[in-house]
Amino acid sequence: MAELSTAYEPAEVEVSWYQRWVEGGCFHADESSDKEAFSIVIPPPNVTGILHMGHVLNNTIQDVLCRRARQEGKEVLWLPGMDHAGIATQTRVEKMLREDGQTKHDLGREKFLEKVWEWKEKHGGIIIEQLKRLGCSCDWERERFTMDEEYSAEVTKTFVHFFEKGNIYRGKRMVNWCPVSLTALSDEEVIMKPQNSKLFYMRYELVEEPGKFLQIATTRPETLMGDSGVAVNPKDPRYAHLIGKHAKRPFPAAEIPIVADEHIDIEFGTGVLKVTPAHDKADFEIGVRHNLEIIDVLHPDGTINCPEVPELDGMDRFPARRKAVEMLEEMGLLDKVEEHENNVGYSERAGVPIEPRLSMQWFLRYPQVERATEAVANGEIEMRPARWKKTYLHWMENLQDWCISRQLWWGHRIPVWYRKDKAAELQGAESLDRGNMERGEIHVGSEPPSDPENWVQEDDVMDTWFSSWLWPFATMDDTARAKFYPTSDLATGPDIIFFWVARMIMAGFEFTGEKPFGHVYFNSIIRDIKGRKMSKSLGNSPDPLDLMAKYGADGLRFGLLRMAPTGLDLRFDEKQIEEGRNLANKLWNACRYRLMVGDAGVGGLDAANRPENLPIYAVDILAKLDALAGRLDGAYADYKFNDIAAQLYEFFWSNFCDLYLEAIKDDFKGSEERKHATLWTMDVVLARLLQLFHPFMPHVTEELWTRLEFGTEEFLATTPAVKGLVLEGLAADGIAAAQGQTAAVFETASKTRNLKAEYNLASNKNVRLVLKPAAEWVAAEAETLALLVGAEGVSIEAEPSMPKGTPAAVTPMGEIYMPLEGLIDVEAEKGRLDKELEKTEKELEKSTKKLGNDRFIERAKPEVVEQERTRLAEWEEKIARLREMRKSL
RNA sequence: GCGCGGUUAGCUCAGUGGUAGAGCAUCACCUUGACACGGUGGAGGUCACUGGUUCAAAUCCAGUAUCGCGCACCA
Repeated sequence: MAELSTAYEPAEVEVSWYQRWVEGGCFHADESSDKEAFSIVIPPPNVTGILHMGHVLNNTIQDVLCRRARQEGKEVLWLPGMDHAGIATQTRVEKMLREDGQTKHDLGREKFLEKVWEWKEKHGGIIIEQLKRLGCSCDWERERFTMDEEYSAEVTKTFVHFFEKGNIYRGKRMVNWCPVSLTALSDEEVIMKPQNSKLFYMRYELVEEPGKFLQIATTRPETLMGDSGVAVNPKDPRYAHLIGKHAKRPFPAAEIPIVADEHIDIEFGTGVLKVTPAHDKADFEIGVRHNLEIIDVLHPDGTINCPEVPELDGMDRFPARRKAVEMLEEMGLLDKVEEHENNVGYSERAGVPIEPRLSMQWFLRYPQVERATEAVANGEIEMRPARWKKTYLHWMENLQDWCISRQLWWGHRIPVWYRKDKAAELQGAESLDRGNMERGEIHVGSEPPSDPENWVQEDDVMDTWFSSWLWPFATMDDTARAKFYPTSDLATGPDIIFFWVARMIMAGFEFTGEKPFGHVYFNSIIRDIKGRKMSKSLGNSPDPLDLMAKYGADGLRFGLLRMAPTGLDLRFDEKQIEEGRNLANKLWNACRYRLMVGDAGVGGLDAANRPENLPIYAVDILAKLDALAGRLDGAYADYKFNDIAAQLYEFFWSNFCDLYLEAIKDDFKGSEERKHATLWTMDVVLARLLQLFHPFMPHVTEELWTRLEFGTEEFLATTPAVKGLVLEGLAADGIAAAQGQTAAVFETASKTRNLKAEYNLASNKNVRLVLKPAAEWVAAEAETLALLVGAEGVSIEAEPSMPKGTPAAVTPMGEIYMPLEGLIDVEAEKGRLDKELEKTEKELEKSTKKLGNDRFIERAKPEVVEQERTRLAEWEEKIARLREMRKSL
């Protein structure tokens, strides 16, 4: 018999099993298999990323699904990989260069990209190793990267495809500009944040009415050099007379027209807007409507570009704001300043306010919008929790063209070449589309032009999401696709429903004619205990590796899933993880106990050799196990991971450990037959339980599976789940009777322990008990009862004669008396019985009232009425006995 | 402004019409031959509020309050 240590130490066990699984090929997906396919593609983490709690939750869910599918005999592909993360990676490498006093321009594009690849090989993909530590059962032979050669070819092809179809065009538009990353961003990459700003009320003098002023409120005085007009609402009587006249812009001094535009909110500020078409989306549109000049007063990096105002020229936009205010004040044009909360768009990556900026960008008109909308609307693609469907549909109805170009070097370069002789003209052209290609002015193709010396390639690269939206199929070759596409499930966070999920659906239909996945499961967003989002800057994000070191990967996985509500935010508390570790330890010790009481291998997954005579406790636990398996099937079908975890926990901890294991401890002193039946039962329950726990806690279950010799040579990870009930063929009324008796014994034990506690007897103090049996069968279970409550023995007496004041209780097995020498306290016992009586009478009153209501008898379901009658009878019986006991005092 | 979600024990959360639950925390007792990462027994809830439907409401409906999220947006 192998000795097991008293406490489970996960660290070594986990790492070593992971290695054995990989070496054993447990996670390898075989496309030539006849088995039904199950596939998931990982939401590719950033190559710069490190594992955080969100990853842990998301990937544990995927691992559970994959491991469960393997147990169900499916051919499972979990395809892993990483995303090249354009902005994040380029920023990282640029920072490294800066530390050496260099910029990317010193190196040039090609050399810089070499550096990025170098960085990637050396430092990239830490997260992959971390996923392995977590136990993720990915097929690592198929790891993909969005910048791989084959993958990149797919991305380029996609661009060419859409350009030729006319979905892609280039144009000068207002886009979200990140002054730190120096690139355009898509609308989805901008996060609106409420800001405590200031609203400055300033005065512009009227040209036509010298000495009279127009008061204007603004939050951005630093852009007033770009004002090319002043706008009021045409319905605003205060300003009607000014429309068509002019105002004096303070610096650089200019006369700008006053126009009327419906967009102006009469209520806001003074009802007058300074129009800065180059630096605000709404202003741009007003400018277009009224033919106002577009004056760009910002450099791409957010510094002021206005040589005419040297005080401000070259300053950063925020100091410039303060300076501009000072200047206005000095000129006597600032009336007042108000505190004002407004929403400011921030760059998701760089964390700074974006600037609306007019620039030349590439756009995509989304394809397959109708098909992609319909597929989710009609349930062809199912989203869970279902409410995300609405969010998705709402977004699909309001699609704006996707700005797919980024002014970066790291990424898939746009496969467009301009004719050298016309390059300058073409690059500056207001719009560019397939017409230019047809006229031979540009070359758009997967391959460069055959005479490259005559062409100049477009500098921009594509948005990283423009590569990840192909992920479900671009990661697979034709054979893999034939077997594993469409993928079965997608598990991801709701925060990327637009970035990724919606776009994948559109791309899937466009390129494969099929949906990319059948179900989308949106996991919770993890917050800290105060409900704040986890972030590096707040320092409220625990390092999952630390947690795994402390509690084991299994503990982390289980603890997180047990408390992860389906689709609500999850407030993370390390206590939950501790609970996971405790569970692993409890599993370990239950198995340790099994090995202490008998040699391994008496029973296992196969329940065919079931002993003839099973003790009632065996019947009870096996019946509960059979029921559990059925309930878990249902919970898996609904993706209720927290429910699955809670049910496993409850069955194992409460039913198996607290009740069953405590009730069978004397079996090993008894007959060989009884001993064998109990060892067999323990093995059957443990084998099945380890299998059921395995998707959640793969390492400890695999270790125990081996220790208990359940698998001869095979891994638990690849052992198919058993189907069928352990108690198959056993008479239902026999099972029910055994369960009834077992429940009665446990309840009696609980009542009796309570009696002991009320008399301040230590739980390990053996007392003497007398039982007046309520049924014939109870005599046979008296010894077990004694074991459970800590008693020297339980004597069965039909008419016990007890000294007055002997502590007693009414239980399902009968009346229990606890004779205590020299400790009789009649008053105490009276008080105790009175309390019990009072409680029971309250219950009786409730039942009586219910059953006295004719409408209840008439309208309630018959079984409910019947149940209530049974209850009433039970209360009455109990009260009668309690009263009798009370009287005898 | 539009949409979605939450409000149940001190905390984190289960609970879709029929006797209010779990874990943690707390109190008391217990190192009993699996486990103190443990055991036993307690205490702790007018299920946010108001009204309605129903024999019966934490659960269904309407409204209110409050917290949060998403979209749009205020210069």
